[in-house]
Amino acid sequence: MGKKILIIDDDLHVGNVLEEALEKEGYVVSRAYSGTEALLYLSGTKPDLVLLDLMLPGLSGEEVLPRIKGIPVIVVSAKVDIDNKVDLLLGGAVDYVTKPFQMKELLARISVHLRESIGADDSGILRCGDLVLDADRRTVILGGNDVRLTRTEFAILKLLMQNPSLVVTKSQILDRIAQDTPDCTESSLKTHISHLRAKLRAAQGMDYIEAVWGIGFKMNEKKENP
Amino acid sequence: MGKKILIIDDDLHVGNVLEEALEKEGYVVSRAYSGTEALLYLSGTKPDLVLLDLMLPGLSGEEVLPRIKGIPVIVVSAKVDIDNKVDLLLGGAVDYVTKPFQMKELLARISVHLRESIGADDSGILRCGDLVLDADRRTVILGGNDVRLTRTEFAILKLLMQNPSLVVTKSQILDRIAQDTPDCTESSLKTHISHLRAKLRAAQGMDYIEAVWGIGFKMNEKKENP
DNA sequence: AGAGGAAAGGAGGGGTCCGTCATGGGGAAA
DNA sequence: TTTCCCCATGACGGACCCCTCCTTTCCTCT
Repeated sequence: MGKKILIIDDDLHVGNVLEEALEKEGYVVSRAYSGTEALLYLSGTKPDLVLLDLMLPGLSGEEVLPRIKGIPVIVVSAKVDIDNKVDLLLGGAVDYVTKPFQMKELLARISVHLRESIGADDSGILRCGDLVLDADRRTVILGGNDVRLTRTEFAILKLLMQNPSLVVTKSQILDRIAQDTPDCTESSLKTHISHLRAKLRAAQGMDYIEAVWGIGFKMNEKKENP
Repeated sequence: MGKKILIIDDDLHVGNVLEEALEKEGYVVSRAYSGTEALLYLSGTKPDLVLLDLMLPGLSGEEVLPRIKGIPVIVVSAKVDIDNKVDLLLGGAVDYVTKPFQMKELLARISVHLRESIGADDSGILRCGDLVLDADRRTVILGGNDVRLTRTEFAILKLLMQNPSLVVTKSQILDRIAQDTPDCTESSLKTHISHLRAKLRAAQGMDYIEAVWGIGFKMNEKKENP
């Protein structure tokens, strides 16, 4: 599924043009027309990227910006006198584009920052208790024994371990492993999780993967017992 | 000093009732009796919040609304057929109340939006006494023990904790959690609140959620006892 | 004080989601 | 071609969650 992008702009015309162009590129677009509405939306949903206009009713873009955490924000502004560019970047923006802008350029910047937010560190070793995953060697070791995983199982486990003790939604998992296995549906995901758990359980009794009802899954690093 | 509120309403009676109630709450109230007068006033003074009637002589409320920038506007209208609610919110209103309205509810909404315009920083972690909610990890910890909540319960608690010691109306809660549980009604909300309270009480004796008669609920952070 | 309305809490039904197994298809290696 | 591995699908039992209904308790206003 496409990446989710939130457009925060009170200008209907500009917003519509953006939305149309982005959806044409396969993105899933949401809209917010004021700073408060945006914060309300973000409190419930995490898009993959935010396009933020500075001229907003209510909370201004500058005020909204520092409250957006963990999501790349591209500022889209008509203000020509951007000598506060530094302030924007310090405030959390990853990039900025001035109106009027070339749609191609904006799309390019979007794809750059989306890739960043996904990949970031695509190498290295991930740990979670006794569980060690080596992304480069594509191996998983659990308490001395190494565990043999299929490609899909490995991708799922890696995604979970990249966000330790953080909930990963089912759609996020499906998005991520879509590169390897495009046809994976929500129901078949259950099977993969089941296999993955079985293999980890065979190497050690503990259950690392925890289900969050109606949301998704998360890694559980702490041992539970009296 | 009290926050400044501008009432834009040509109806003397309604305006007087509003003014009296607001001043009783400690707000500083100004009045405007037409759209043009309001814009004139706003060009010189910036109140913290605006109450706007839609039925105005001269410039209508809908016309005035988009010209008010940077100040939260609550629309107070007698129009029952608000299918243009969306238009209002798009036009810059942060909220709306239909006449006849409960003064309590209006006051609650006013305090919410005033608070919003000041700020309440939004990191993923919310605290209220010993109660800690992590929106990212989707966990709730109360005095060391972590509390296991359902999706709906979590959404409700999160919304309440985002507005600490402020009243959240039932309809606000329903609007907010509609994404997760669309069928939730006002009566079933009571059950969720009940379950939520039971779980919090099991982890610690204190009751964090307080009912506000006829309006909604609020978080209570101070311990009450002799 | 009494009536009406609102909130609290418990019980139960029904629907949704999860975990697991069995089955079949498809691709790669032997 | 045969074999093996991997993945998707469907079914099913069980767990979980949400809503409705009901009764009791509490608040507010007359």
